Amino acid sequence: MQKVILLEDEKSLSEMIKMNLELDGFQVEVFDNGETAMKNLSKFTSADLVILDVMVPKVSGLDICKEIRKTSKTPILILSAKGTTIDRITGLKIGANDYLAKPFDLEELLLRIQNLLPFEEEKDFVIGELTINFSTFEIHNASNELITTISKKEIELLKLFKDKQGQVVSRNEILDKIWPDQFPTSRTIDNYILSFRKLFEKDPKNPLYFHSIRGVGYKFIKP
Amino acid sequence: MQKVILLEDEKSLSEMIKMNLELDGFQVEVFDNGETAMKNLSKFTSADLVILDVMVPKVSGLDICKEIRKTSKTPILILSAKGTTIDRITGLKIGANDYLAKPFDLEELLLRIQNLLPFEEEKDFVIGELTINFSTFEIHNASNELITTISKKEIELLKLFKDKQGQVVSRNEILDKIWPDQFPTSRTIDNYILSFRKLFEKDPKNPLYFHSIRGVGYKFIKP
DNA sequence: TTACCTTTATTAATAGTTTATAATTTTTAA
DNA sequence: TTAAAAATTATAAACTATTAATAAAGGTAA
Repeated sequence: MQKVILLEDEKSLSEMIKMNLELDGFQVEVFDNGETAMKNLSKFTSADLVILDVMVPKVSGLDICKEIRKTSKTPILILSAKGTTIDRITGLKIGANDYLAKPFDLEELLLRIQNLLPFEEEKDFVIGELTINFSTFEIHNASNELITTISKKEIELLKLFKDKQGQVVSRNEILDKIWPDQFPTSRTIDNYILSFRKLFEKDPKNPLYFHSIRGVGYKFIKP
Repeated sequence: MQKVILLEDEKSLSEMIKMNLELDGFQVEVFDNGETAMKNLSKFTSADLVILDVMVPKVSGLDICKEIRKTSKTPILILSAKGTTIDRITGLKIGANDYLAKPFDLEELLLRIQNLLPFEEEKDFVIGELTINFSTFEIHNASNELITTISKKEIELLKLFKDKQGQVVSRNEILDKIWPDQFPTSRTIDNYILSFRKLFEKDPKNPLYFHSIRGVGYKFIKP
């Protein structure tokens, strides 16, 4: 599920946005001031989309935007009552991907959000001889025989690796995305990798698909 | 080079945009009416970015937009004098990625264009025959074969040398930047240089890339 | 219960650092 | 000017610390 983080202090507005995004199948988390936002920066940097109101208490949305951009490319949409050109440009300059002036039309917001989100395809995921079906939780071989089923957490992790194919995914990013509210040890990740390698790798000691990048995380590739 | 196609009938405006984009390193082609645009649709669908004015002679920019979207996901920015919400939504609904109302600030247009363009990845670092990919931790040769992988600290050091290309980097600076919290001996640096020379230099005894500046530090150059 | 998830404990791997010695360059002093 | 001494860098081997792989045990919710 794609995750949206919203920074907005007007409760009526934030709740309306949250509700509508949830109806569209997003997971939404709201922060209502810049200070707690700053404290939870990792949630912002690992989100699939960030929506920032400029005028929020304590720390400005623009400052949050700058902070996010130091480490993350996640799409950022800025909301503001200040709809003048100067502000739009400020927002875009510090790394926002879009800017919408208040008051705005909800439909326009939702459309702009759709544009900012990375494409989500729900095709089956093929690793070597095996095909993972994300909706049935089943794994089949080339002859379409059922090999095994797979658990929820395994699916989530495999989806993450699918989305980030060819890229290194840090352990922190994995923990943030797969366990947003829990904080299991890094060994937990190892164990999932272990089972993936047992399942997908011909020679688990010399993995072709699931590579570990020491000190950073893992990288999934199709060789 | 990235290619931008512009549909705009006001010559003064199209020339200004063209000039500015060319200054930013884009290749720009302008069409001034919807009919010739429709005839050259493949140029639009294969561009890196399309900018469409809604009100152009013969065929509307919105119709062109719809046509492009039938076969291509190329980013589309719509320009229009009709800046009302209804029109914005129409534009976004038929598949445009962004909408800018006329009159607009040139700087804002250029920033929005930057946002729409597919991310230009952090460029690889090429040393002689070898290419270092900082995000995958891999080193490939000219035929794109994987030669070796590289560690976190090695990446950091190579990045430093890349940033300071042609300049002498003192041992103190290296220690400060790469080991902000630790204080290893200066011999540690030598060892990294040693491995870099083994990897990148044809004749490690007579280095072309990694030069030591006695009493100061090292200098990386591309000869 | 059973399947799933997480922790714990142990072992293995390797990245990173130090140490020791050799080679080179610079400085000193006769 | 030149030989010896001092300083710095090159190199490889040895060592240490960190991280990952693995399996088994423990916990938890359906």
